[in-house]
Amino acid sequence: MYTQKIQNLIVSSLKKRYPNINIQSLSKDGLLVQKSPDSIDSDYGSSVALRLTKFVKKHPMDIADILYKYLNDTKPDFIDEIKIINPGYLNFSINKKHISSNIKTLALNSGTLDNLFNKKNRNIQIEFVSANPTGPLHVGHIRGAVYGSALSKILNYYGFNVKNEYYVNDAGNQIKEFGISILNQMPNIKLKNKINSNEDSYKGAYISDLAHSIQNEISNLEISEQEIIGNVTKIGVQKMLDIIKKDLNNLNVNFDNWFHETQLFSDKTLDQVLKLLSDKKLILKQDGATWFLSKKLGDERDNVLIKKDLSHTYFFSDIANHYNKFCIRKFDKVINIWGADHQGHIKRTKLAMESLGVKSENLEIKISQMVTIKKGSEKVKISKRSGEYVTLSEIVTEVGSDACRYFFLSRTPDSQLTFDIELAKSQNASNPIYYIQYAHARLTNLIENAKKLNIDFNKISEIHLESDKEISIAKKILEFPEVIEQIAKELEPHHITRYCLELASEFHSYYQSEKIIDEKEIKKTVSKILLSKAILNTVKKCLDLMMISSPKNM
RNA sequence: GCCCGCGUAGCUCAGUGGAUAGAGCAAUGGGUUUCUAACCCAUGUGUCGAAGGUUCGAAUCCUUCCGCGGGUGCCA
Repeated sequence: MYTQKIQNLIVSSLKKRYPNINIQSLSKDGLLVQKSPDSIDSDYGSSVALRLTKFVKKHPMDIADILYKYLNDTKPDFIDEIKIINPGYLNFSINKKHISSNIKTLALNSGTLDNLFNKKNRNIQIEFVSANPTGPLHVGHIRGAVYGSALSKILNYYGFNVKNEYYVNDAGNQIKEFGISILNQMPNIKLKNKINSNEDSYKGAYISDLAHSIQNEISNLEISEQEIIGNVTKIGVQKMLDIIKKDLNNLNVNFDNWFHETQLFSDKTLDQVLKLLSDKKLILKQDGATWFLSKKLGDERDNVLIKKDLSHTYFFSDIANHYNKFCIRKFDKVINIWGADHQGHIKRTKLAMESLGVKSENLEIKISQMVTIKKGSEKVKISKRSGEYVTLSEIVTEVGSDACRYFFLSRTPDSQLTFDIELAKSQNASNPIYYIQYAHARLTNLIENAKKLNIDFNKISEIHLESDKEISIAKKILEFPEVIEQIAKELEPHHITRYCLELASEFHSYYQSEKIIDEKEIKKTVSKILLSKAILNTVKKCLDLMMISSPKNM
């Protein structure tokens, strides 16, 4: 919470002394304050004087000296001391009483953490997972599922109005192939023209399971072959989606809406989009196909929307899907989380949306990189069609939702990761999540034990944090809003895993080094319990945001 | 070939202009008649893939190169 406050101080003194200097030109994101490294004897530092040397032809120490006078004159009470350090840093120490009083509020007013951020009055949709309903989710989908659900939760906490969506590709070739694959495993259904199952057909045990369970729901008589194929496919997709939903549920992932691609056909969104693009002279019929002229807009090549056989490409549906999000359902912002195999689609999708009048910055497409699977030293290939792959539910059952979520959440989505199944199974006791949960359980117990002292916390006027460890934990707790803010801005929730681990670590160390409940030292005990409560509330909030359970006993 | 991402400790990874580059795991040694030992304390390791450049300052930005993965379909 202090970073922003100090930032404001610096900005206002800059405006007074150097009114002509643009803050943005001093730092990319405009931020001029950062936490001091551990080795430095202060809490926050600013390199603003060093940065100013570009514009003010003076020694940075002299500039720091000038700014110091401005800052010191208006020094608010949360700052104890401002120091100038070589080669020109301005360093700030935070007042301990101010920290203590914040901790007290956090400990006693349970709503404090729930009301840290203002409502933003902005509707955001996050679309993630969106795997084709032609097979169960595999281990790679865990990443997108965890990333999307945690990000959604955090953005919502930050004050946005967020909706989660799963886009169901229930049209097109893959679905057709899926339906036929099921039909081919239904010996009771005899079709006049035997359908040739080709290399692209789906295999795997789940196909025959589906065939078996659908068999009874299909009547072979009275209806045409086309209808049989249609019905089997439809039921197959529905059953597959039920399985997918259940699997995601076990990972604590839920969606507000399941949007079906077929809706874009039935409500004529596709036609509408085609007309709009056509009006902009971005459509061309050539070689029997209908093209979107994306090259005109800066793409490497044009792209087909309607194929020679009159079927639609995925890209066409995708434009319509996004048109629906922005122009029909009126979301202010849409965040898509796509697998790395879709990164080639980003540019053309954005170009298409821009040509339909959507501002580029309102469509955020985040890529979650590949997960490669290892079983010990053996590499595992993922192939949905061959049916040879490790499923999401297999991993979640083996490793547990909590450990799974923490593991996948703790990496940035930008970098590929290797998931060793053997290691995940064997290592789950050393997964840092248990360390954090243990801190939560210890804290809960501690607070429970403290009730025996019958302290009336309403009568406490102020608390006194004394030891270095106490102050350090308190500062850590007060960093929480900044962590959330960073995640909301960068859309990268992995920062919370580290933060929470660090907080838990400081607590474990504190717990070991000092006795917290001491009946002979009630005054000190009160402060320590309040600090513990503040830690507990913060750890609990982190776990909730990660959608990981908070056990009271371990 | 071109486009996107990645390359940081033995392993898995944070850090993306700022101060002496950090965690977890693994390793070694110690710790509780005391609020939960799934804990704590101590000990080490780095050509930040390579080279050049920009800068007061580079793991971070730029250029080139090397390595790994993905994309480059009238597939999804």
